[in-house]
Amino acid sequence: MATTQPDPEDLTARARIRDAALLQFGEHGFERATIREIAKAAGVSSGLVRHHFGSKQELREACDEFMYRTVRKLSDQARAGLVHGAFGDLNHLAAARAVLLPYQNYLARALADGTAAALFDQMVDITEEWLARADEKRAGAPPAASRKARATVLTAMAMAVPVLHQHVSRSIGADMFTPEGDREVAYALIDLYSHALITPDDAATARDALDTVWSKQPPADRDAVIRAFEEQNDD
Amino acid sequence: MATTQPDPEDLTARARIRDAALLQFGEHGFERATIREIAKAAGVSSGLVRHHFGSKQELREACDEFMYRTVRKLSDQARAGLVHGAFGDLNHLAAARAVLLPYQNYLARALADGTAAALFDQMVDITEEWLARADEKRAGAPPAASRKARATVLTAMAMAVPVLHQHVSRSIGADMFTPEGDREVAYALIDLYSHALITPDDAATARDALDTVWSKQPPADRDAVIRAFEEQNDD
DNA sequence: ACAGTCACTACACACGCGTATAGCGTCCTG
DNA sequence: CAGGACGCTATACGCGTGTGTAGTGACTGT
Repeated sequence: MATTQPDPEDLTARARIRDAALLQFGEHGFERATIREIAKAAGVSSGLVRHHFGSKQELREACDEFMYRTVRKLSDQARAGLVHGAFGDLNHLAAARAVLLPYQNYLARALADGTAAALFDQMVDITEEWLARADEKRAGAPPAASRKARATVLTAMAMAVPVLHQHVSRSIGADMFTPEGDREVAYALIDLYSHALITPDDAATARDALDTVWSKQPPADRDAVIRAFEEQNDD
Repeated sequence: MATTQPDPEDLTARARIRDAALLQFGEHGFERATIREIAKAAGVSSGLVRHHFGSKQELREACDEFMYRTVRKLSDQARAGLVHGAFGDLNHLAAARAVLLPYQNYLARALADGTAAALFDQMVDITEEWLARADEKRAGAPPAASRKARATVLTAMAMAVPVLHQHVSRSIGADMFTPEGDREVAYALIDLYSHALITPDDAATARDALDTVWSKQPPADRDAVIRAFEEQNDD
């Protein structure tokens, strides 16, 4: 059986610890994961973890930075081989996904609890570049929000599927890390990205409505809020 | 100064504990939040928390169920007052947002770590109904993915902004829970939802490319994967 | 040959945590 | 007026955890 990853035996102890931490943090979360268990998984003593990383928090930061470097390397690779197909090179995308797959859980948790800021910002930058090219071909009215804001929200949306992968898998009835589930999710994503969900008219209406809500606080909201609260105090 | 929420003094001790737990879990996460701190915030002894909820885990489950009931009530309200404007009633949406605002952090964390499954599934159901109506007006080729799958992915996307709110706020340079940040995010969302990001042709190309990837594992991927790994083992 | 550094281990400490238990006052019920 | 159920507190226990420290062997430069 061929290993797609370098033999863990070939890595330095420090790298093995980081790798084990990535996996343990990803599986159990930062708090529940223990230094002793990470050490055991890496085949070292718990003291060595402290020796190399100082503290659990610093170990986490090392993990974050490793992921940041990994994603950066991946995106540089993709950028270098760009101007290929319709939207980036699908081979690079597939490669990136394959590389990140074992760390998916860590990535999801890190993003969700607010660490890995540099990593997110980096993804926003990538998205913003992509959006700049998309805007050139864009027809109709100019965007109502800044490119940065749109890139940010779009990045968050793109991360939603990995971050909420447990729910996504359960809801579609297939593990999204198997080919079947993956296909279903990818097709759904392509469909959603290639169709506008609301019409430009609806969009204008929504913007107007929001402007009204923001300018004067409509009393209807308050009533609904209070009613909702009163009704739910039934325990 | 008017309180938008019912006076905490009016709630039963049990409700106050649950409320405090929701806030503490939301702010610090389930593991870091302590029963003692929750009890202090609720103005009771830590023993009472155990008396009412049995264990920390059961307290969490009670919180999840409370959020589930809250969202359900909110969606029932919205459903009852539906058939109004372009897409649901914006007043109800605003009210729901106002009600959920204090629990945003809890919701985000619960979703991210895979609990609150019932809550997510409920949201998928709501999205699926919405999608069914949208599909009626849909032009062009029929969807390539099941409605359930599209609703699932769309729900995940919709939750992305609240779940990753820390990153979103930082990236747009304004707290998304203040009017300024909220407006920027909402406008970005409306813009993204009202414009197709890729053309139907691109979509077809992407599907073909994915089918190729899935049918025969192209060696280019493996190479890229291994190259990426080799290059990043530099620490 | 020798001192020093470094990767690494074993062991112990202190502390915060969830949990358990005993007890107190109050209110309802027969 | 007993008596039990209930809401609630105070206090203690035990365990797992991150962290600290002392020590060992191997390799290195002088």
